[in-house]
Amino acid sequence: MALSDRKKCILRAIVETYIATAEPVGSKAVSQLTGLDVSTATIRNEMADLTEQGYLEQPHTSAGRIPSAAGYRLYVNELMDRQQLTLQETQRINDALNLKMGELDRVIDRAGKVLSQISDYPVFTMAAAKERITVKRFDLLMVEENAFIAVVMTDNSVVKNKLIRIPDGLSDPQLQMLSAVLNSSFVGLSQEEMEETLDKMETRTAPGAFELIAMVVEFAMEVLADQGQQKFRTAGITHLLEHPEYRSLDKAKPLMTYLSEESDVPRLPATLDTGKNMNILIGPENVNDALKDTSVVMASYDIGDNMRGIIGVVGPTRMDYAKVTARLSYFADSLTRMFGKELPPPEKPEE
Amino acid sequence: MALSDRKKCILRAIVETYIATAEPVGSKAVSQLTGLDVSTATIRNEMADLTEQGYLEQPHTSAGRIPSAAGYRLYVNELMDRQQLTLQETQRINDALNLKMGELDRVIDRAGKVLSQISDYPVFTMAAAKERITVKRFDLLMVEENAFIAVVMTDNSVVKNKLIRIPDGLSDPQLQMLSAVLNSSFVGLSQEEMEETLDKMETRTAPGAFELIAMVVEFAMEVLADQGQQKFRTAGITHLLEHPEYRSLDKAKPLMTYLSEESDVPRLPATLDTGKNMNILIGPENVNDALKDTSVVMASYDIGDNMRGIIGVVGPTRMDYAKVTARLSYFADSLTRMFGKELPPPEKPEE
DNA sequence: CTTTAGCACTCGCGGAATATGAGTGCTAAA
DNA sequence: TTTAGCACTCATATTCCGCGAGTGCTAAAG
Repeated sequence: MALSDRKKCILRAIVETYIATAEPVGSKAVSQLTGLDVSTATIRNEMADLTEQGYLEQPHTSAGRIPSAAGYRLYVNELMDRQQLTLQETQRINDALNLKMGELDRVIDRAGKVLSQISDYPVFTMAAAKERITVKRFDLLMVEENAFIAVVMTDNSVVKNKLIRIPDGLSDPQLQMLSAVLNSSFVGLSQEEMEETLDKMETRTAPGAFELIAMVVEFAMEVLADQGQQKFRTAGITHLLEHPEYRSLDKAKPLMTYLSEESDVPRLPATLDTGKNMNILIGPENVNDALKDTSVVMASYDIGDNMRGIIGVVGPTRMDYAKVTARLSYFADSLTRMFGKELPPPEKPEE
Repeated sequence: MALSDRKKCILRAIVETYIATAEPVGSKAVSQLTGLDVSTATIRNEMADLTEQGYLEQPHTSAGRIPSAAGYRLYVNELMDRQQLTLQETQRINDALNLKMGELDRVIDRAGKVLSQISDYPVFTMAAAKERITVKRFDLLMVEENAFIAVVMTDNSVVKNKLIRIPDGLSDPQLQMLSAVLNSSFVGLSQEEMEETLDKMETRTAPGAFELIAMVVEFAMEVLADQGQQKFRTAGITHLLEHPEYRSLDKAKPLMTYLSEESDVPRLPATLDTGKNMNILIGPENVNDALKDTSVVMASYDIGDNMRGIIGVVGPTRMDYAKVTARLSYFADSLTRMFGKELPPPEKPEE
């Protein structure tokens, strides 16, 4: 079922001009674009073949052809050639990622925003722990007599804190004590294990002390829960409106709503090929109904050792795959590099 | 220029049915809705008067009337009656605000989302410090030989931390020393003052120690900058698409883009009447071009003593002001109460 | 067997023409 | 001051028609 070179050439021309124009491509246009030295009739024959084989579709009897999902698939797998980023673009990406305040969420957010801007499509991001996370250490800092700060550091190097108010005062030694208990009993435990340990502890600890322990541990559990959760965020959803396929609101609304509901349920990438680190899902290949007519290009990257992030681009099936994949893979690489070591991405282009 | 009761009644009927239907209201409809015992001809006369006085407009000669900006203004000022929230709604709001993890940003985000859901309009939120913020105290926690956590607490009780890596090891006494310097020299300073102090310090401090100080102080300055900044966030922008005035993408796109660009420049509320805590801006009353055809209803609330938040609803001039104001004011009150004391909002309705 | 020219046919799209009807303003009578 | 009557306006929906891009088929040519 291998296609002749000529067929491939024709298919490629059709995909690319359809990506550019969003309008069905006719035999005449193909003949001009390919530079193939054959007449339009020949091309029509080939196109009829391609249609029969399922790579092309006709919207109606008398119009040009548009690529089918299979057509796009063949294109991205074999026909598409890798695009090169311009210097400005790499510069821009590097600048964007080179944020001062190294808060994870913020960097990811920013990354999404920039990718959306340079690709002209909406972008989503997710991040989640690969395995269970545990608390690495607790620190307690006295602030006033009736409040202290609990600092929790997890084994993926995230540090969170919370101001905890206490009705009765607390002496410094008491705080030391509390800290010792926490560090000896709750380090290295998962969220569930913490819950259990806390339960067991309740009966054989003085109520006053237990209450304090519980407050800190509950905070720690929230931190772990929060870290383990898939955080789904989007950027640039309005880019959708720039593409003719979403000019009618009936098409645009469901997708936009889907994307902008930053619900916490894990969503999109039920189907992420874990082997590859770049995935393309074309139209009907998406499981989710809201995405049936759209394509998703996504890449995963590592955040330190224990977390994995996903960043993806959403667009019509007629998406500029070459452009998007080039930008996306650069992004994913930069992010991995950035989170792997605390260094700015290397090979910063000169000038 | 006071309007007769009958005129007011007619105006009110027109505003409300136009809000409900989004279509020009004719004399016949008014006659039925008001229950006024006069003929349509009389109403036509009155409507002609109201048009002349600038409260109504005709899209074209032979169509019903729609309210002008002045008409809406009169309506919200005098004619509109306060709507009551249902028990479910108050419940929902309370639940939403009663979050565990008390991170400011997150609570505000959540609030925006819920308000958007119950009002069916996009919502924006902002928060900024009223006056200058300073650091209240520094804490440093050793993690390993080559890293420590800097904890910065500001005078508006925000606590942030950062993991700082250091090339050469650091002993515990050295850390104590560092902490002492920070707490004695940088507490109570604004961002600019910190910068100055740091500059002065550079010449008369050992380079190694200075570098460490600088790293922590820079982090503190970022925290202050971040706190002082207006953080503009939106939720539920897709609700716009539900309203017929934004059915054409030409209308919807600019506004949506405007709203979804969470740029950090202070934006919307250049015109916030500081006296009142609830503001309504109708169509052309908005300074910003992107908002010329939309109305903004916003309320401000206090976050602790030193910060002020703004939460607002954006919609077409034909917005359901009664509904929105009721929900918004409840929200603003709840938020103030919530941030004022560390208590859940009172008067939680029973079942 | 492949390619090409020729040709009739299909069908979506855009513009003009037309019909519709809600709503108005005016006038004259109550 | 209110009301009934009426001619008039004009945005919207509907229909109709012609255009033209593009197709598939056939038959001849390479």
